[in-house]
Amino acid sequence: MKSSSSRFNKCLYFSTNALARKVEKLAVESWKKADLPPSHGYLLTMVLENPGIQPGCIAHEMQLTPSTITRLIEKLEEKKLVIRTAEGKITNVYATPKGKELLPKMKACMGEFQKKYTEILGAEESMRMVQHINKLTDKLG
Amino acid sequence: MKSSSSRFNKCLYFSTNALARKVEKLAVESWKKADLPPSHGYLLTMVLENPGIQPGCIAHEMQLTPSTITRLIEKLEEKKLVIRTAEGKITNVYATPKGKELLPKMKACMGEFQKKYTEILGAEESMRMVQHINKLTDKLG
DNA sequence: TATCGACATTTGTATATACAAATATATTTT
DNA sequence: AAAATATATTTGTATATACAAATGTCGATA
Repeated sequence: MKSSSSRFNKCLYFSTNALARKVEKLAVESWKKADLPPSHGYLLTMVLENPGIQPGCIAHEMQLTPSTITRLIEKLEEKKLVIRTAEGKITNVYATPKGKELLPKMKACMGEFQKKYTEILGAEESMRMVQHINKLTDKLG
Repeated sequence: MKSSSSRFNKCLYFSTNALARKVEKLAVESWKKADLPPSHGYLLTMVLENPGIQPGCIAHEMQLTPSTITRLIEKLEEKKLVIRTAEGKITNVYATPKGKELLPKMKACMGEFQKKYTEILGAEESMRMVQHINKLTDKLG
């Protein structure tokens, strides 16, 4: 009956990937109302709360590589939600007015996502799990 | 000090993705000796143990979508490690001799991967975690 | 038997992400 | 100041993966 009942379900590789995909799916759904994929939404939120933030800093905060951040920013720039200004070797990222307008909707998406997984997993359980997962991630650091 | 200490580290989206990426990295490293990415390796192993297995069945076992399986098989076919035979609507996948030769190396990679994460996380801890993660994944199903 | 629907697979296109190399600038060393 | 090194970002290319639509086939039913 369990969906994870495959011959691989004892392997951390499959377990973690399967969980991440499910969570990603839930997040994508929750972010539909802002018409943004989750990673774009979180990045834009961060830029809104830290005007002029640099890609390297975003990379650090989001635990992604700088190249990934460049790619995400490109997409947001195409949609006119952020702009980049380059001075020397550093780049600053700012939200456009159009990007700023999106903030309430994005907050709602974040809230909805959290609400959804809290409902499914339970508040206690999901918090504990997040902490536990973070601990593992750190150990693998 | 903790790498997960970003303003997002309480969010399941970031936690699960960060963990999955770390684990993926470890797996990729472990699979270097077979010169295969982990997903290719696990698929080939599965084909070796189930000659003629169909893509749909592989998708189910690996908890991936059929289209993803098609893509993986294509790559393995390019490397002459598997072949597909189509009869009517069903497709059978078989390992080539070259693919068969790889089995011992792949077993070693799987073992190495497991050993690595067991060393880092502890045997008890990692088993418990895998089970716990599977439970969450099922709930999100 | 002609059609319609169910099933299996593939294709087009998209997101998410990384590594290594390239680029460009800033800082330190000699 | 010239050269070497360090820092920040971007680009080229690759893996991992999905959804929706297309394709092709099998079976049931009108």
